[in-house]
Amino acid sequence: MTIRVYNTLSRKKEDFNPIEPGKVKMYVCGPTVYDYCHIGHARSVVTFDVIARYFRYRGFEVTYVRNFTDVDDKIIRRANETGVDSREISEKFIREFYNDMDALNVGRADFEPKVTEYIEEIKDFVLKLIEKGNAYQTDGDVYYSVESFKEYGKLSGRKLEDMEAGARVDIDERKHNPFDFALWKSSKPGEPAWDSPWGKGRPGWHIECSAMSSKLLGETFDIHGGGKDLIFPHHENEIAQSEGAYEKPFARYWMHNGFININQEKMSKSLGNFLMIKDVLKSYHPETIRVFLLSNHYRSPIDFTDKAMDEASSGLDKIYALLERVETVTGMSPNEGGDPGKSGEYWNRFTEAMDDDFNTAKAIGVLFDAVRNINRTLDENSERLSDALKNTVHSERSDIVKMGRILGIFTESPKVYFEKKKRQGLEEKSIDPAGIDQLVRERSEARKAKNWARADEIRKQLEEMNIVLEDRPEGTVWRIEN
RNA sequence: GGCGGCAUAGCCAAGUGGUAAGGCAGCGGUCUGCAAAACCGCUAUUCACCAGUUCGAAUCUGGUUGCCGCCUCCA
Repeated sequence: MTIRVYNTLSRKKEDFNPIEPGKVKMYVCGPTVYDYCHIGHARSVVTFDVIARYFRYRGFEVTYVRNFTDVDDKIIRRANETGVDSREISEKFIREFYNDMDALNVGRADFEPKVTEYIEEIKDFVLKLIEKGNAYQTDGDVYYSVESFKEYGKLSGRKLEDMEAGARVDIDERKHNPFDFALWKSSKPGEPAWDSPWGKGRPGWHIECSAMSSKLLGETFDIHGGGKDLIFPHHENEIAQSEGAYEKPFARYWMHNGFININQEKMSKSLGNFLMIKDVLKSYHPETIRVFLLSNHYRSPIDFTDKAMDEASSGLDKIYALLERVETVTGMSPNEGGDPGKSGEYWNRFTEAMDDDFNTAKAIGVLFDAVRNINRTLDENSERLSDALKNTVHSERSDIVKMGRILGIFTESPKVYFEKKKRQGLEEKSIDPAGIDQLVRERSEARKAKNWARADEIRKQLEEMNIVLEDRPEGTVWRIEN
Protein backbone atom coordinates (compact mmCIF):
# COMPACT_ATOMS: atom_id res chain seq x y z
CA MET A 1 0.00 0.00 0.00
CA THR A 2 1.42 3.33 -0.97
CA ILE A 3 0.91 6.53 0.90
CA ARG A 4 -1.26 9.08 -0.84
CA VAL A 5 -0.44 12.75 -0.47
CA TYR A 6 -2.43 15.78 -1.52
CA ASN A 7 -0.14 17.93 -3.60
CA THR A 8 -0.94 21.63 -3.71
CA LEU A 9 0.98 21.84 -6.97
CA SER A 10 -1.32 19.44 -8.83
CA ARG A 11 -4.36 20.02 -6.59
CA LYS A 12 -4.77 16.26 -6.43
CA LYS A 13 -3.94 13.36 -4.19
CA GLU A 14 -0.98 11.50 -5.61
CA ASP A 15 0.85 8.30 -4.78
CA PHE A 16 3.91 9.18 -2.78
CA ASN A 17 7.04 8.10 -4.61
CA PRO A 18 10.23 9.34 -3.02
CA ILE A 19 13.21 10.33 -5.10
CA GLU A 20 15.34 7.77 -3.32
CA PRO A 21 13.44 4.61 -2.43
CA GLY A 22 12.88 4.30 1.29
CA LYS A 23 13.90 7.86 2.05
CA VAL A 24 11.89 10.99 2.65
CA LYS A 25 13.43 14.41 2.57
CA MET A 26 11.11 17.09 3.87
CA TYR A 27 11.41 20.78 4.56
CA VAL A 28 8.81 22.65 6.58
CA CYS A 29 8.80 26.39 7.07
CA GLY A 30 9.27 27.20 10.72
CA PRO A 31 8.44 30.36 12.62
CA THR A 32 9.80 33.85 12.39
CA VAL A 33 10.90 34.27 15.95
CA TYR A 34 9.64 37.65 17.08
CA ASP A 35 6.79 36.60 19.39
CA TYR A 36 5.34 33.68 21.31
CA CYS A 37 3.90 30.83 19.26
CA HIS A 38 0.15 30.82 18.80
CA ILE A 39 -2.18 27.90 18.34
CA GLY A 40 -1.83 28.20 14.56
CA HIS A 41 1.89 27.49 14.82
CA ALA A 42 0.98 24.49 16.92
CA ARG A 43 -1.22 23.14 14.16
CA SER A 44 1.45 23.37 11.53
CA VAL A 45 4.17 21.95 13.71
CA VAL A 46 2.02 19.14 15.13
CA THR A 47 0.72 18.23 11.67
CA PHE A 48 4.16 17.78 10.23
CA ASP A 49 5.40 16.15 13.41
CA VAL A 50 2.79 13.44 12.93
CA ILE A 51 3.61 13.13 9.23
CA ALA A 52 7.30 12.66 9.98
CA ARG A 53 6.49 10.11 12.70
CA TYR A 54 4.22 8.21 10.37
CA PHE A 55 6.77 8.05 7.57
CA ARG A 56 9.28 6.69 10.06
CA TYR A 57 6.89 4.03 11.34
CA ARG A 58 6.24 3.08 7.75
CA GLY A 59 9.91 2.33 7.44
CA PHE A 60 11.17 5.44 5.68
CA GLU A 61 14.41 7.08 6.58
CA VAL A 62 13.26 10.64 7.11
CA THR A 63 15.36 13.75 6.93
CA TYR A 64 13.23 16.48 8.38
CA VAL A 65 14.32 20.12 8.20
CA ARG A 66 12.46 22.90 9.97
CA ASN A 67 14.02 26.33 9.96
CA PHE A 68 13.97 29.35 12.22
CA THR A 69 13.77 32.71 10.52
CA ASP A 70 15.87 34.76 12.88
CA VAL A 71 16.56 37.77 10.68
CA ASP A 72 13.51 39.59 9.44
CA ASP A 73 11.77 42.95 9.29
CA LYS A 74 9.34 41.95 12.02
CA ILE A 75 12.14 41.06 14.41
CA ILE A 76 13.86 44.36 13.66
CA ARG A 77 10.63 46.24 14.19
CA ARG A 78 10.13 44.49 17.51
CA ALA A 79 13.69 45.39 18.45
CA ASN A 80 13.09 49.03 17.61
CA GLU A 81 9.86 49.08 19.57
CA THR A 82 11.28 47.50 22.68
CA GLY A 83 14.85 48.72 22.58
CA VAL A 84 16.03 45.13 22.91
CA ASP A 85 18.71 43.85 20.56
CA SER A 86 17.19 41.89 17.68
CA ARG A 87 19.47 38.95 18.35
CA GLU A 88 18.24 38.75 21.93
CA ILE A 89 14.67 38.78 20.67
CA SER A 90 15.18 35.94 18.25
CA GLU A 91 17.05 33.89 20.83
CA LYS A 92 14.36 34.41 23.41
CA PHE A 93 11.59 33.32 21.10
CA ILE A 94 13.49 30.29 19.89
CA ARG A 95 13.66 29.23 23.52
CA GLU A 96 9.95 29.91 23.87
CA PHE A 97 9.27 27.88 20.73
CA TYR A 98 11.03 24.91 22.29
CA ASN A 99 9.18 25.37 25.57
CA ASP A 100 5.83 25.23 23.81
CA MET A 101 6.68 22.48 21.38
CA ASP A 102 8.35 20.29 23.98
CA ALA A 103 5.21 20.61 26.07
CA LEU A 104 3.19 19.51 23.06
CA ASN A 105 5.47 16.51 22.65
CA VAL A 106 6.72 17.65 19.26
CA GLY A 107 9.89 15.87 18.22
CA ARG A 108 12.94 17.82 17.11
CA ALA A 109 13.60 18.03 13.41
CA ASP A 110 16.82 16.51 12.13
CA PHE A 111 18.06 19.94 11.12
CA GLU A 112 16.81 23.23 12.53
CA PRO A 113 18.82 25.79 10.62
CA LYS A 114 18.78 29.48 11.34
CA VAL A 115 19.14 32.14 8.69
CA THR A 116 22.05 33.75 10.52
CA GLU A 117 24.02 30.51 10.17
CA TYR A 118 23.59 30.36 6.41
CA ILE A 119 24.51 33.86 5.28
CA GLU A 120 27.34 32.64 3.05
CA GLU A 121 25.11 30.10 1.31
CA ILE A 122 22.47 32.75 0.84
CA LYS A 123 24.91 35.19 -0.74
CA ASP A 124 26.15 32.48 -3.08
CA PHE A 125 22.57 31.74 -4.02
CA VAL A 126 21.88 35.39 -4.80
CA LEU A 127 25.03 35.61 -6.89
CA LYS A 128 23.98 32.58 -8.84
CA LEU A 129 20.59 34.12 -9.58
CA ILE A 130 22.22 37.34 -10.76
CA GLU A 131 24.56 35.37 -13.01
CA LYS A 132 21.68 33.44 -14.49
CA GLY A 133 19.78 36.61 -15.23
CA ASN A 134 17.03 35.96 -12.71
CA ALA A 135 17.98 38.80 -10.42
CA TYR A 136 19.19 42.35 -10.63
CA GLN A 137 20.86 44.79 -8.32
CA THR A 138 19.59 48.25 -7.66
CA ASP A 139 21.36 50.42 -5.11
CA GLY A 140 22.22 48.05 -2.29
CA ASP A 141 19.25 45.79 -2.91
CA VAL A 142 18.92 42.73 -5.08
CA TYR A 143 15.56 41.79 -6.53
CA TYR A 144 14.31 38.65 -8.17
CA SER A 145 12.77 39.27 -11.57
CA VAL A 146 9.54 37.31 -11.66
CA GLU A 147 9.31 37.77 -15.42
CA SER A 148 12.53 35.81 -15.82
CA PHE A 149 10.80 32.69 -14.54
CA LYS A 150 8.14 31.72 -17.00
CA GLU A 151 6.38 29.33 -14.64
CA TYR A 152 5.91 31.97 -11.96
CA GLY A 153 2.52 31.44 -10.33
CA LYS A 154 2.25 27.70 -10.94
CA LEU A 155 1.88 26.78 -7.27
CA SER A 156 -0.74 29.36 -6.33
CA GLY A 157 -2.49 29.23 -9.68
CA ARG A 158 -1.98 32.90 -10.41
CA LYS A 159 -0.87 34.67 -13.50
CA LEU A 160 1.13 37.87 -13.35
CA GLU A 161 -1.28 39.60 -15.72
CA ASP A 162 -4.29 38.70 -13.58
CA MET A 163 -2.71 39.87 -10.39
CA GLU A 164 -1.79 43.26 -11.70
CA ALA A 165 -5.41 44.03 -12.41
CA GLY A 166 -6.73 44.45 -8.90
CA ALA A 167 -3.87 43.88 -6.49
CA ARG A 168 -2.64 46.53 -4.17
CA VAL A 169 1.04 46.48 -4.76
CA ASP A 170 3.58 48.93 -3.56
CA ILE A 171 4.88 51.08 -6.35
CA ASP A 172 8.62 50.94 -6.28
CA GLU A 173 10.23 52.59 -9.26
CA ARG A 174 13.34 50.53 -8.88
CA LYS A 175 11.51 47.28 -9.48
CA HIS A 176 11.10 46.03 -13.03
CA ASN A 177 7.83 44.38 -12.09
CA PRO A 178 5.73 45.15 -9.01
CA PHE A 179 5.90 41.48 -8.00
CA ASP A 180 9.68 41.37 -7.99
CA PHE A 181 10.79 40.58 -4.46
CA ALA A 182 13.93 41.23 -2.45
CA LEU A 183 16.66 38.65 -2.27
CA TRP A 184 18.98 40.97 -0.41
CA LYS A 185 18.10 44.15 1.43
CA SER A 186 20.50 46.94 2.24
CA SER A 187 20.53 47.73 5.92
CA LYS A 188 19.99 50.90 7.85
CA PRO A 189 22.41 51.78 10.62
CA GLY A 190 21.87 49.69 13.71
CA GLU A 191 20.18 46.85 11.88
CA PRO A 192 21.68 43.39 11.65
CA ALA A 193 23.95 43.42 8.61
CA TRP A 194 26.49 41.34 6.79
CA ASP A 195 29.05 42.39 4.18
CA SER A 196 28.17 41.44 0.66
CA PRO A 197 29.08 42.27 -2.93
CA TRP A 198 26.13 44.69 -2.82
CA GLY A 199 27.12 46.42 0.38
CA LYS A 200 26.04 45.84 3.94
CA GLY A 201 22.68 44.15 4.17
CA ARG A 202 20.62 41.14 5.09
CA PRO A 203 18.74 38.38 3.27
CA GLY A 204 15.21 38.89 2.00
CA TRP A 205 12.46 36.74 3.37
CA HIS A 206 12.23 33.92 0.83
CA ILE A 207 15.81 33.24 -0.09
CA GLU A 208 16.78 31.48 3.15
CA CYS A 209 14.51 28.52 2.48
CA SER A 210 15.91 28.02 -1.01
CA ALA A 211 19.47 28.25 0.25
CA MET A 212 19.08 26.10 3.35
CA SER A 213 16.97 23.41 1.73
CA SER A 214 19.36 22.90 -1.14
CA LYS A 215 22.29 22.72 1.25
CA LEU A 216 20.65 20.23 3.60
CA LEU A 217 18.37 18.22 1.33
CA GLY A 218 19.62 18.76 -2.20
CA GLU A 219 18.44 20.74 -5.19
CA THR A 220 15.34 18.57 -5.49
CA PHE A 221 13.70 16.98 -2.49
CA ASP A 222 10.45 15.22 -1.68
CA ILE A 223 8.13 17.29 0.50
CA HIS A 224 7.87 20.95 1.26
CA GLY A 225 5.30 22.00 3.82
CA GLY A 226 3.88 24.89 5.76
CA GLY A 227 0.73 26.83 6.49
CA LYS A 228 -1.72 27.58 3.71
CA ASP A 229 -0.90 31.27 3.82
CA LEU A 230 2.63 30.55 2.70
CA ILE A 231 1.53 29.33 -0.72
CA PHE A 232 1.64 32.87 -1.96
CA PRO A 233 3.96 34.58 -2.05
CA HIS A 234 6.49 32.67 0.04
CA HIS A 235 6.44 29.25 -1.56
CA GLU A 236 5.79 30.62 -5.01
CA ASN A 237 8.92 32.71 -4.61
CA GLU A 238 10.95 29.82 -3.29
CA ILE A 239 10.09 27.86 -6.41
CA ALA A 240 11.11 30.78 -8.60
CA GLN A 241 14.42 31.07 -6.80
CA SER A 242 15.34 27.40 -6.64
CA GLU A 243 14.11 26.36 -10.04
CA GLY A 244 15.56 29.51 -11.52
CA ALA A 245 18.93 28.69 -10.03
CA TYR A 246 19.06 24.95 -10.63
CA GLU A 247 16.71 24.49 -13.55
CA LYS A 248 15.19 21.38 -12.05
CA PRO A 249 12.11 20.69 -9.96
CA PHE A 250 12.36 22.04 -6.43
CA ALA A 251 10.02 20.07 -4.15
CA ARG A 252 7.91 17.26 -5.58
CA TYR A 253 5.05 17.39 -3.11
CA TRP A 254 3.74 20.58 -1.56
CA MET A 255 1.70 20.14 1.57
CA HIS A 256 -0.19 22.92 3.33
CA ASN A 257 -2.13 22.84 6.56
CA GLY A 258 -5.35 24.81 7.06
CA PHE A 259 -5.98 27.61 9.50
CA ILE A 260 -7.43 27.78 12.97
CA ASN A 261 -10.26 30.15 13.77
CA ILE A 262 -11.05 31.30 17.28
CA ASN A 263 -14.79 31.15 17.92
CA GLN A 264 -15.32 31.35 14.17
CA GLU A 265 -13.15 34.40 13.80
CA LYS A 266 -9.84 34.56 12.07
CA MET A 267 -6.94 35.22 14.38
CA SER A 268 -5.81 38.72 13.63
CA LYS A 269 -4.02 41.58 15.19
CA SER A 270 -6.96 43.94 14.82
CA LEU A 271 -9.23 41.57 16.74
CA GLY A 272 -6.49 40.93 19.26
CA ASN A 273 -7.52 37.30 19.47
CA PHE A 274 -4.18 35.61 18.98
CA LEU A 275 -4.27 32.56 21.15
CA MET A 276 -0.84 31.66 22.43
CA ILE A 277 0.12 28.05 23.06
CA LYS A 278 1.46 28.86 26.50
CA ASP A 279 -1.95 30.23 27.48
CA VAL A 280 -3.88 27.27 26.14
CA LEU A 281 -1.58 25.01 28.10
CA LYS A 282 -2.72 26.69 31.31
CA SER A 283 -6.22 25.31 30.85
CA TYR A 284 -5.73 22.12 28.91
CA HIS A 285 -3.50 19.09 28.98
CA PRO A 286 -1.04 19.18 26.06
CA GLU A 287 -2.36 15.93 24.67
CA THR A 288 -5.83 17.45 24.61
CA ILE A 289 -4.47 20.08 22.26
CA ARG A 290 -3.00 17.40 20.02
CA VAL A 291 -6.25 15.44 19.99
CA PHE A 292 -8.16 18.60 19.15
CA LEU A 293 -5.79 19.45 16.30
CA LEU A 294 -5.73 15.94 14.91
CA SER A 295 -9.49 15.40 15.10
CA ASN A 296 -9.90 17.30 11.86
CA HIS A 297 -8.15 16.71 8.61
CA TYR A 298 -4.99 18.84 8.44
CA ARG A 299 -6.14 20.69 5.32
CA SER A 300 -9.55 21.73 6.71
CA PRO A 301 -10.08 24.88 8.68
CA ILE A 302 -10.81 24.23 12.34
CA ASP A 303 -12.54 26.29 14.95
CA PHE A 304 -11.03 26.62 18.39
CA THR A 305 -13.74 26.85 21.04
CA ASP A 306 -13.95 25.83 24.67
CA LYS A 307 -16.61 23.33 23.70
CA ALA A 308 -14.39 21.71 21.08
CA MET A 309 -11.56 21.52 23.58
CA ASP A 310 -13.81 20.01 26.25
CA GLU A 311 -14.91 17.38 23.77
CA ALA A 312 -11.33 16.56 22.91
CA SER A 313 -10.63 16.36 26.60
CA SER A 314 -13.52 13.96 27.24
CA GLY A 315 -12.35 11.76 24.41
CA LEU A 316 -8.82 11.63 25.77
CA ASP A 317 -10.15 10.83 29.26
CA LYS A 318 -12.09 7.94 27.85
CA ILE A 319 -9.02 6.43 26.25
CA TYR A 320 -6.82 6.93 29.30
CA ALA A 321 -9.55 5.39 31.45
CA LEU A 322 -9.50 2.35 29.19
CA LEU A 323 -5.73 2.08 29.41
CA GLU A 324 -6.00 2.28 33.17
CA ARG A 325 -8.72 -0.34 33.19
CA VAL A 326 -6.65 -2.76 31.15
CA GLU A 327 -3.73 -2.16 33.45
CA THR A 328 -5.86 -2.93 36.50
CA VAL A 329 -7.56 -5.99 35.04
CA THR A 330 -4.69 -7.66 33.20
CA GLY A 331 -1.72 -6.25 35.05
CA MET A 332 -0.21 -4.92 31.86
CA SER A 333 2.35 -2.29 32.69
CA PRO A 334 1.74 1.25 31.47
CA ASN A 335 4.28 1.32 28.69
CA GLU A 336 4.14 -2.30 27.67
CA GLY A 337 2.96 -3.10 24.18
CA GLY A 338 3.36 -1.30 20.94
CA ASP A 339 5.32 -4.17 19.42
CA PRO A 340 5.92 -2.98 15.87
CA GLY A 341 6.22 -6.53 14.56
CA LYS A 342 2.66 -7.48 15.38
CA SER A 343 -0.30 -5.73 13.91
CA GLY A 344 -3.92 -6.22 14.76
CA GLU A 345 -7.09 -5.32 12.94
CA TYR A 346 -7.28 -1.86 14.44
CA TRP A 347 -3.71 -1.06 13.64
CA ASN A 348 -4.32 -2.05 10.04
CA ARG A 349 -7.35 0.19 9.81
CA PHE A 350 -5.37 2.97 11.40
CA THR A 351 -2.61 2.73 8.80
CA GLU A 352 -5.16 2.64 6.02
CA ALA A 353 -6.51 5.95 7.27
CA MET A 354 -3.05 7.43 7.65
CA ASP A 355 -1.98 6.19 4.23
CA ASP A 356 -4.77 8.28 2.76
CA ASP A 357 -3.20 11.72 3.03
CA PHE A 358 -2.63 11.41 6.77
CA ASN A 359 -6.29 11.27 7.65
CA THR A 360 -5.88 11.59 11.40
CA ALA A 361 -9.58 12.31 11.89
CA LYS A 362 -10.47 8.94 10.47
CA ALA A 363 -7.58 7.35 12.35
CA ILE A 364 -8.90 8.67 15.65
CA GLY A 365 -12.24 7.10 14.78
CA VAL A 366 -10.44 3.74 14.58
CA LEU A 367 -8.85 4.46 17.92
CA PHE A 368 -12.27 4.87 19.53
CA ASP A 369 -13.49 1.68 17.89
CA ALA A 370 -10.64 -0.18 19.50
CA VAL A 371 -11.40 1.37 22.87
CA ARG A 372 -15.04 0.39 22.69
CA ASN A 373 -14.16 -3.13 21.66
CA ILE A 374 -11.84 -3.69 24.61
CA ASN A 375 -14.35 -2.20 27.02
CA ARG A 376 -16.98 -4.53 25.66
CA THR A 377 -14.75 -7.56 26.06
CA LEU A 378 -13.98 -6.59 29.63
CA ASP A 379 -17.63 -5.89 30.44
CA GLU A 380 -18.78 -9.21 29.03
CA ASN A 381 -16.12 -11.13 30.89
CA SER A 382 -16.03 -9.28 34.15
CA GLU A 383 -16.18 -12.52 36.14
CA ARG A 384 -13.19 -14.12 34.58
CA LEU A 385 -11.07 -13.25 31.59
CA SER A 386 -9.85 -16.31 29.73
CA ASP A 387 -6.23 -16.44 28.63
CA ALA A 388 -7.31 -16.27 25.01
CA LEU A 389 -9.32 -13.11 25.62
CA LYS A 390 -6.53 -11.69 27.70
CA ASN A 391 -4.25 -12.07 24.72
CA THR A 392 -6.78 -10.34 22.50
CA VAL A 393 -7.03 -7.47 24.93
CA HIS A 394 -3.27 -7.22 25.10
CA SER A 395 -2.99 -7.13 21.36
CA GLU A 396 -5.69 -4.51 20.93
CA ARG A 397 -4.27 -2.40 23.67
CA SER A 398 -0.94 -2.71 21.96
CA ASP A 399 -2.51 -1.30 18.79
CA ILE A 400 -3.82 1.66 20.74
CA VAL A 401 -0.42 2.39 22.21
CA LYS A 402 1.14 2.20 18.76
CA MET A 403 -1.41 4.63 17.38
CA GLY A 404 -0.62 6.94 20.26
CA ARG A 405 3.05 6.90 19.35
CA ILE A 406 2.23 8.18 15.88
CA LEU A 407 -0.22 10.78 17.10
CA GLY A 408 2.08 11.77 19.94
CA ILE A 409 -0.37 10.97 22.73
CA PHE A 410 -0.65 8.51 25.65
CA THR A 411 2.85 9.37 26.73
CA GLU A 412 1.90 9.33 30.39
CA SER A 413 0.72 6.58 32.64
CA PRO A 414 -3.04 6.89 33.17
CA LYS A 415 -2.41 7.48 36.85
CA VAL A 416 -0.16 10.45 36.21
CA TYR A 417 -2.47 11.76 33.50
CA PHE A 418 -5.50 11.82 35.76
CA GLU A 419 -3.55 13.22 38.68
CA LYS A 420 -2.19 16.02 36.55
CA LYS A 421 -5.62 16.79 35.26
CA LYS A 422 -7.05 16.83 38.72
CA ARG A 423 -4.34 19.20 39.93
CA GLN A 424 -4.97 21.54 37.02
CA GLY A 425 -8.71 21.52 37.72
CA LEU A 426 -8.19 22.20 41.42
CA GLU A 427 -5.96 25.14 40.69
CA GLU A 428 -8.31 26.61 38.16
CA LYS A 429 -11.32 26.31 40.42
CA SER A 430 -9.33 27.01 43.61
CA ILE A 431 -10.59 23.92 45.36
CA ASP A 432 -8.87 22.47 48.40
CA PRO A 433 -8.36 18.73 47.84
CA ALA A 434 -8.00 17.99 51.56
CA GLY A 435 -11.57 19.14 52.13
CA ILE A 436 -12.80 16.88 49.35
CA ASP A 437 -10.92 13.91 50.74
CA GLN A 438 -12.43 14.58 54.15
CA LEU A 439 -15.95 14.55 52.71
CA VAL A 440 -15.25 11.43 50.70
CA ARG A 441 -14.02 9.66 53.85
CA GLU A 442 -17.09 10.75 55.72
CA ARG A 443 -19.28 9.42 52.94
CA SER A 444 -17.47 6.10 52.94
CA GLU A 445 -18.18 5.78 56.66
CA ALA A 446 -21.81 6.58 56.06
CA ARG A 447 -21.99 4.02 53.30
CA LYS A 448 -20.43 1.39 55.50
CA ALA A 449 -23.15 2.11 58.03
CA LYS A 450 -25.70 2.00 55.20
CA ASN A 451 -26.60 5.57 55.98
CA TRP A 452 -27.57 6.23 52.35
CA ALA A 453 -29.24 9.54 53.12
CA ARG A 454 -26.01 11.04 54.45
CA ALA A 455 -23.98 9.45 51.65
CA ASP A 456 -26.21 10.94 48.99
CA GLU A 457 -26.20 14.27 50.72
CA ILE A 458 -22.42 14.39 50.48
CA ARG A 459 -22.51 13.26 46.86
CA LYS A 460 -24.89 16.09 46.10
CA GLN A 461 -22.78 18.61 47.94
CA LEU A 462 -19.71 17.62 45.96
CA GLU A 463 -21.66 17.60 42.73
CA GLU A 464 -22.41 21.25 43.25
CA MET A 465 -18.66 21.82 43.31
CA ASN A 466 -18.36 19.95 39.99
CA ILE A 467 -16.84 16.98 41.78
CA VAL A 468 -18.01 13.60 40.53
CA LEU A 469 -17.60 10.49 42.64
CA GLU A 470 -16.97 7.03 41.36
CA ASP A 471 -17.41 4.06 43.69
CA ARG A 472 -15.04 1.42 42.47
CA PRO A 473 -14.48 -2.00 44.01
CA GLU A 474 -11.16 -0.80 45.40
CA GLY A 475 -12.61 2.41 46.83
CA THR A 476 -14.11 5.75 45.96
CA VAL A 477 -12.31 8.07 43.57
CA TRP A 478 -13.29 11.58 42.59
CA ARG A 479 -12.63 13.85 39.70
CA ILE A 480 -13.48 17.32 38.52
CA GLU A 481 -15.93 17.73 35.69
CA ASN A 482 -14.88 20.01 32.89
C1' G B 1 -11.46 42.47 -9.80
C1' G B 2 -8.24 37.62 -9.91
C1' C B 3 -7.40 32.66 -7.67
C1' G B 4 -8.90 28.81 -4.38
C1' G B 5 -11.77 26.21 -0.66
C1' C B 6 -16.12 24.70 1.98
C1' A B 7 -21.66 23.44 2.77
C1' U B 8 -22.99 15.76 5.87
C1' A B 9 -27.74 14.51 12.30
C1' G B 10 -28.65 19.16 18.12
C1' C B 11 -23.10 20.18 17.88
C1' C B 12 -18.02 18.51 15.97
C1' A B 13 -16.54 15.39 12.06
C1' A B 14 -14.82 11.13 8.30
C1' G B 15 -16.42 9.65 3.80
C1' U B 16 -14.21 11.46 -4.32
C1' G B 17 -19.21 6.23 -8.04
C1' G B 18 -22.02 1.10 -4.86
C1' U B 19 -25.98 2.40 -1.04
C1' A B 20 -24.04 7.37 5.50
C1' A B 21 -17.16 5.97 10.36
C1' G B 22 -16.23 8.12 14.95
C1' G B 23 -16.73 11.79 19.03
C1' C B 24 -19.77 15.08 22.17
C1' A B 25 -24.74 15.93 23.82
C1' G B 26 -29.79 13.52 24.42
C1' C B 27 -33.29 9.40 25.34
C1' G B 28 -34.19 4.10 26.81
C1' G B 29 -31.79 -0.30 28.96
C1' U B 30 -27.85 -3.48 31.63
C1' C B 31 -24.80 -2.72 35.94
C1' U B 32 -25.16 0.04 40.88
C1' G B 33 -27.92 0.96 47.76
C1' C B 34 -28.19 5.57 44.58
C1' A B 35 -24.71 7.24 41.19
C1' A B 36 -20.41 7.51 38.03
C1' A B 37 -17.73 4.82 34.42
C1' A B 38 -18.42 1.09 30.78
C1' C B 39 -21.48 -1.58 27.49
C1' C B 40 -26.17 -2.39 24.49
C1' G B 41 -30.18 0.02 21.76
C1' C B 42 -32.40 4.54 19.62
C1' U B 43 -31.38 9.49 17.28
C1' A B 44 -29.51 11.77 8.93
C1' U B 45 -34.30 6.79 3.70
C1' U B 46 -30.45 11.23 3.73
C1' C B 47 -25.58 14.50 2.63
C1' A B 48 -27.38 23.50 1.01
C1' C B 49 -30.74 23.94 -3.52
C1' C B 50 -31.91 22.87 -8.92
C1' A B 51 -30.89 20.20 -13.31
C1' G B 52 -27.78 16.51 -15.80
C1' U B 53 -24.36 12.01 -16.56
C1' U B 54 -24.80 6.81 -14.78
C1' C B 55 -27.65 0.39 -13.68
C1' G B 56 -26.24 3.25 -9.40
C1' A B 57 -23.95 9.93 -6.77
C1' A B 58 -22.99 12.84 -0.46
C1' U B 59 -19.21 11.53 -3.95
C1' C B 60 -18.83 13.29 -11.34
C1' U B 61 -20.78 17.74 -14.68
C1' G B 62 -23.44 22.51 -15.17
C1' G B 63 -26.12 26.20 -12.59
C1' U B 64 -28.14 28.71 -7.94
C1' U B 65 -27.59 30.23 -2.85
C1' G B 66 -24.67 30.82 1.51
C1' C B 67 -19.98 30.90 4.21
C1' C B 68 -14.61 31.30 4.17
C1' G B 69 -9.43 31.92 2.73
C1' C B 70 -5.40 34.06 -0.33
C1' C B 71 -3.93 38.23 -3.60
C1' U B 72 -1.30 42.98 2.81
C1' C B 73 6.27 39.03 5.27
C1' C B 74 -0.53 36.19 9.47
C1' A B 75 1.02 28.98 10.56
